[in-house]
Amino acid sequence: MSKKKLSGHKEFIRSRCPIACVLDILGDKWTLLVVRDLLSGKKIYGEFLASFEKIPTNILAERLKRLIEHEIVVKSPYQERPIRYEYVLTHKGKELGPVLRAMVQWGEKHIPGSKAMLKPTEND
Amino acid sequence: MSKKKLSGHKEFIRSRCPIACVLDILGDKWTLLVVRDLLSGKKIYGEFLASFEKIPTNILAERLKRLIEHEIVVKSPYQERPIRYEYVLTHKGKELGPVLRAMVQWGEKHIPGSKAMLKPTEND
DNA sequence: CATGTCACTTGTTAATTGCAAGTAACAATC
DNA sequence: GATTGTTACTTGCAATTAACAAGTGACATG
Repeated sequence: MSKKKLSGHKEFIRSRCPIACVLDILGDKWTLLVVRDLLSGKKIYGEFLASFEKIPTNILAERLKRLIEHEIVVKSPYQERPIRYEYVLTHKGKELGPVLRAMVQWGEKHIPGSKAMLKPTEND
Repeated sequence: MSKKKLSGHKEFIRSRCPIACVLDILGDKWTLLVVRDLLSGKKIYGEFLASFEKIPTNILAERLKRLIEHEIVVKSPYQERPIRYEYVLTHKGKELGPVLRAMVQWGEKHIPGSKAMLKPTEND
């Protein structure tokens, strides 16, 4: 019964450069990790929390909300009593695959201790 | 004559996932915009400051320092008296091109008002 | 020698993050 | 049916980070 802010957390646009626009949505340490998990098939709140990097729960909730606002993710109930929701990528969200894959390639090549876990290819 | 912290601002590693590793270096709203400018041929402090998004000067200085620490950028003097430095991408840095290009593609396709400015291809 | 420019640094305030704890809705166990 | 547990969050608060303004040092120009 209290909705502090229901939207419009970012109405100011830095520029029309697609990179700036993308960073306004995805440019932080956690959001793309959630997208990674979604791409790898994780669907449920607890699954995201359980990932190795241990995302704080409030940040997970906020990021999911943002991804939903931007139509990268949809939330839908997969059971009633007790009501439980699942999160899945939209088409738009799935198309972030190439961005993630480019990052994985760069990381594997240039960051010493890094080893991939993302499945090879999982397109639409 | 005071070096508050000379390095080691992030010795804790979240995970070995390349995406997490990349986000630990580049995961914020500004760093990849600096890389974008470097890829587009900008070299000098003032040029980065002058970009449309108007990065704050202290953040630019810190991000350049970080990119240098991670060997994505090198700083070298291009003139003496008055001494002036230029920043250029290393090979490692240039290889971020595909990541940026994937972002541009996604942004242009999925974010309404976004229009690209990054040059088509500029490989090594 | 006064003013200006470039490349930063410092200080102060505002916003965001991270951690811990709490809550609502049930389910299962005692 | 009271207690404990699970899931999916929300809330509070300290700590980190970002944003804006102003300052600094090394010169160059007039």
